[in-house]
Amino acid sequence: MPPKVKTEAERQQLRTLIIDAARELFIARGVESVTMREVGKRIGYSATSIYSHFADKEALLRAVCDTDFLTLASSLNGVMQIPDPLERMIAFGHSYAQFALSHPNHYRLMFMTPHEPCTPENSNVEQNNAEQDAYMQLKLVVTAVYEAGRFREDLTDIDLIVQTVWAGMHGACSLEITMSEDDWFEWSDISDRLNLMLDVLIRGLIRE
Amino acid sequence: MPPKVKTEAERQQLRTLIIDAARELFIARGVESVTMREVGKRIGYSATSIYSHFADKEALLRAVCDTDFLTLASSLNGVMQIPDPLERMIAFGHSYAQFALSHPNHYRLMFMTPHEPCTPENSNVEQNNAEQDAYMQLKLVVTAVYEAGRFREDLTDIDLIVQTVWAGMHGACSLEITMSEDDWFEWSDISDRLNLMLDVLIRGLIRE
DNA sequence: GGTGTTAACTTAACATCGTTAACTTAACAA
DNA sequence: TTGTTAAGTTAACGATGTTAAGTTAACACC
Repeated sequence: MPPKVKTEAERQQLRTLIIDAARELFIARGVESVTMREVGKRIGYSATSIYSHFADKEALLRAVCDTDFLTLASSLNGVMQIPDPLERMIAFGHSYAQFALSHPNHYRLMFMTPHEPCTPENSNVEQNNAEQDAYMQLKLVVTAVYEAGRFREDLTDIDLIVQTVWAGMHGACSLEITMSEDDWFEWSDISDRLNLMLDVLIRGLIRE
Repeated sequence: MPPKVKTEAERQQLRTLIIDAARELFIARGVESVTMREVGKRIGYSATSIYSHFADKEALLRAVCDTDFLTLASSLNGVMQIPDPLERMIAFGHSYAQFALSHPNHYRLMFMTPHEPCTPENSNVEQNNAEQDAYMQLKLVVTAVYEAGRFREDLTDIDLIVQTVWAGMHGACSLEITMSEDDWFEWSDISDRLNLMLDVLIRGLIRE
């Protein structure tokens, strides 16, 4: 049953097998309630064998998130083709929300759970590479709107605008994810909320 | 050492002693890394004695959050006195953010951590009581602006407006709480971000 | 072609956690 | 005095993340 020397490629393959299994379980039931033993079982190995690929559960989680950032970026790549900058920004918002709400546990891991900051050392995503880094993508979109002269004249700090747009969409998405089942609040339809948020952001940022 | 029959008042007192100890520890180091044994030790009891006041750790967490909702509501009570509705709404946003950012772990428990929904059975906060329920407070503020005829004519759903304002502020605060130490992003100053968010919300929602 | 050496695993074991069960003790009621 | 019970305790259970200590097969080398 046991060992056979593996090539680097085979090791990589097993690594991504572990990541994929972990992601499926994490997404389905949340990180906290998934055990290393389960992840191992899922791929037909013992739990401890995971530790030869990842230092601990946190490192496995980071690796899962890391590939998910790539997924998010690639799911946003499509809208980057839209010619009109403002339309592109709106479509970007919708795509972002669609990703968040169709992968809520995913999104929680990526943007709502505190963990070690992303650094070049622990992440495979190339920062500032527009094909991989969703923040960079949004920055490009916002810059295009800026260069088309569509923002209010008093708004000149691109990062500040980017972070405001992001915060607005993130607020709508994350509130939906954590609170939508709490009947304390009389929730309006989520798509109405997303639409109004985008609408308010545009109106609040755009000239005239 | 052990027992002496306690009055209901004494039981209540011990209950809030537990809650206060738990909150201090939760806030300082996060819920997950605080053990029931620690909470017990803090108040000079064994861990198991907590279980005669709370069904489990989750119930204790709920009780902590519950009293914190009251704290939030009372810290917002001041701004409810401001006469001009629009000014009141802006001040409300600032107060909300101040609470969130000066009690980040607190805020995480209340609005960013998934747990059982609030219900009249598990919460002492009186829903729709404007002195206790912060959501109701914001709803009152938004209603006042609405009745002063300051919102865009096409905006007639009060809850939808409330939820958009909340989402905007929540997005700015929660992003700051989880991400501010991640240098992946070139963060603008948090007060600039909060100001612009409020500014954008107002401009996007208000008539003209 | 035996003989290390090592890669790739496994099983056992540990410490810690939330939680429950079983006990202990003091106060009160009869 | 003698139950009965409230208010605690300690002991113990089953999970969990993780580490230590094997085990086994493939290769390198004489």
